[in-house]
Amino acid sequence: MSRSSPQAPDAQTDALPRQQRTYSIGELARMFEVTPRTIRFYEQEGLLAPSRQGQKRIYREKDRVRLKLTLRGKRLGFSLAEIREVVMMYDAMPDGNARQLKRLLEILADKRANLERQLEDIRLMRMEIDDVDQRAREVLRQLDQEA
Amino acid sequence: MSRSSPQAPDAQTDALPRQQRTYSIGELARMFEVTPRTIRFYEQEGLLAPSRQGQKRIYREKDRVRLKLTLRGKRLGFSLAEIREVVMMYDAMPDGNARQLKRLLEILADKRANLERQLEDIRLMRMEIDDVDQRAREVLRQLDQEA
DNA sequence: GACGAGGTTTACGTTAACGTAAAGTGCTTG
DNA sequence: CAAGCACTTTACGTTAACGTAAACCTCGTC
Repeated sequence: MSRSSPQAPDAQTDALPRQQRTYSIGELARMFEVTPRTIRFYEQEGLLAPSRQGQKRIYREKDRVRLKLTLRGKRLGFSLAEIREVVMMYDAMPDGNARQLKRLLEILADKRANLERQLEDIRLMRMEIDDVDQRAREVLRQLDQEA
Repeated sequence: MSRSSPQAPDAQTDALPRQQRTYSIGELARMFEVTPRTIRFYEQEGLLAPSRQGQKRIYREKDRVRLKLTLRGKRLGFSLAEIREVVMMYDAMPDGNARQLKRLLEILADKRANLERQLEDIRLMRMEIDDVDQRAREVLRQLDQEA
């Protein structure tokens, strides 16, 4: 709806190279189908750190990516604390202290193991679902024939 | 420790065919590394329905399987409510009402879609982890060389 | 017969991850 | 300039999934 007038003199157009675009909290919220409250909460939990322009939060590409990663992590059942652990260490990497780096590698190995287990869980659950599905269809067919 | 005396006159031995074995709440808890409280909670939430012998809960093979499925679901980030939804409908299947069965098929399709998305999420997250891992190792190598 | 290892119920506490409501700021639009 | 958005902060509320504590039974055993 805000896109009604042609040649709007807005600062942002979709034509801008991604790296320079900025987003409002509402835009991000709609993009990812979460509420602004959720985004502010993630900031409070140290997962996002948007800059400000007066009072308003300004999100850049980097923030958008972080949010995306965070939500992906959530879908996989990770806690915000776990996600933060990786994200923050990733940021601390460049000036990396060796001990920190090794710790990061440990964490990553951990997450990877976790993912592998999830893959196996998915495989098994898929089989079970297929099985139940099969049975349900058969029962349905019988009901149809009786009728 | 309760396995100390040979030829214990217990009702249960590991030699029994699985289908006839029964388990105490403590046994199950240890098997799956959860607390008895968790198992009681799942019962209260309608996910388990052990029989009783006096006051004590007696778990059979079926209950064990259910617990296993429940915990697997949890690892994949499903809520107990979602898990119950499937488990209960599965039980209601035999005397299945056609509408219920169709509903079950819907739910199953839903879960399956969910799993597929998770697979994709895992794939992506794996790549990112590998990437971060790579970078971390490189930084470490540089640090080693400088020293 | 005291006691320790398991089990039981009841009930209140806790944590994570937001939801929701209230009250204020700042722009631009009829 | 009033009205309406989109944003802000503050703060209390809510839900899921258990944890924890107290107080009680019931065995086999020392």
